[in-house]
Amino acid sequence: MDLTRKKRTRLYEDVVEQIRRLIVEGTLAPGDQLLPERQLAEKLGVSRSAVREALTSLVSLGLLEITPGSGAYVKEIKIDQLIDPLASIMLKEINDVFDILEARQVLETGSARLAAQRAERTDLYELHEFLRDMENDVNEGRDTDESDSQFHFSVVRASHNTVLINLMTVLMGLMKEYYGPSRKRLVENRPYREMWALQHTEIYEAIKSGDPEQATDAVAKHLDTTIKEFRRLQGTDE
Amino acid sequence: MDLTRKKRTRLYEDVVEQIRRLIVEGTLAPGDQLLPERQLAEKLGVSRSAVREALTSLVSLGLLEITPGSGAYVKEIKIDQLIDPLASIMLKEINDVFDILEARQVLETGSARLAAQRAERTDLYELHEFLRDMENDVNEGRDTDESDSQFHFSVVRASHNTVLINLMTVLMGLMKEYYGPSRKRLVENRPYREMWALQHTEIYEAIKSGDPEQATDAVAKHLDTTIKEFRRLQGTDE
DNA sequence: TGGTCTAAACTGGTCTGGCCAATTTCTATA
DNA sequence: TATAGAAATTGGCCAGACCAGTTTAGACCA
Repeated sequence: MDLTRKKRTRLYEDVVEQIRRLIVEGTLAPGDQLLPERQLAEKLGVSRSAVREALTSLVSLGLLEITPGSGAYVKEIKIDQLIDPLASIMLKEINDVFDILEARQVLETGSARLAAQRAERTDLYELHEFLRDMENDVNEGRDTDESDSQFHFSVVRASHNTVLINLMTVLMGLMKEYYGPSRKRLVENRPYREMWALQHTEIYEAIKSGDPEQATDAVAKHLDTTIKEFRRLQGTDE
Repeated sequence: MDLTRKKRTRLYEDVVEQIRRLIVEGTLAPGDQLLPERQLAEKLGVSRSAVREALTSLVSLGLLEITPGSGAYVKEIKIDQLIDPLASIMLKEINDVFDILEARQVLETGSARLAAQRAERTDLYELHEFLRDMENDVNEGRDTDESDSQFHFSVVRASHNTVLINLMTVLMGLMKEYYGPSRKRLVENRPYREMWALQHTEIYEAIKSGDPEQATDAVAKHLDTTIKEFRRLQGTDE
């Protein structure tokens, strides 16, 4: 009848907590090396297996990075580490693949509008780089997957809004997880790849000319055709 | 000089990935029990310690829950659990409080546009409820914090896009974390609360009438005034 | 027959000790 | 002095064992 302690605390959790505190409090800075597992075990008075489980947990939490033969190092936390769990949560709720594309449309049109107002020389340069990358990919028959994502990401980055950038990171992770396969078939369709490259150019020009409305429309149009093409591909399945 | 494989894959990571896929793909539903560690080890042809590290990792990722003496169970996870870590990561990168509001503007205007096209009777009813809640709060001098958030959330829900809804959840968590204090002063300002209630009505009417453009504009205007008022309040600080 | 209590089986938690492979450090040699 | 090779260190993985709870099944009683 002891309601105070709901579940027995596991040993490795204590270890996790101790190390976590050191990191959060700054005693252990990113890049610092932890004591070797064997020494940690001795120092904390637990077995190496307990220490190992703790370290495994901390790696999963994104706080550590372990190099075999070398040691465990404190890691700099980035948003990417949260995307996997985030994706697995959202994926279960998503009924329709197009929800992701639609969300992208919302996010990217808004970002493009801001980008048109704020893009700096370096942003435009980056956009142009990825634009050229994609054209090259198309011309040489390569996969445009990477250059396409990069371009879209650049648009959002050009908005200079860190929150939007992070949300876009989430969406990108979601996309990879969700429709990697169907995407393949889409990008293999040559006419569409060419149309895409063209539409990317339109987006780029709109942002460069600083016209928010035009930029918004260009992105909306681009994703509209993407969604339509996805629908068509899906239609041929059934 | 082998650039293809940056780091050797650890055994337990494979196990993590296998189990994760089963969960994400739905083969393992929340509440399901996994095989005992010893059986898993045998089945996968690895040692029990490898399995244990994999399970430890999955627990840290929030996908499993383990009860000593009983077994490992697939956990039902909600997005809320990830908001805290997500917020702590994003907060470090956010330079400007207004990035959050701006992101909300992007997300909510897009959602409102969709809501105008898709809102069903139940959605409109819900919106109307929260509208009335807020009016009551204003009239009786109560805090409008809750009813305000609820209304905005309802707009996004009426878009019937689960991805947008989840992103909005993230933003809401971020808001709470970031500007709880300044927000208080804002909602204490009576004239603004009244204007807000009025603008909410406009949003509601626009969605009800099924006019996407009008809905978009109404939300944009509403958040514009919010942002301006925030700026004004911040200006008085310094 | 139906319910209860107990003992065995099972399950996760932890430990010990060992071997391997990669990395780092040290050392002897050119 | 520079470098190649040996030795020590470190994490990855394994086998087997014991403990402390939980679950299960069977014996026993009403």
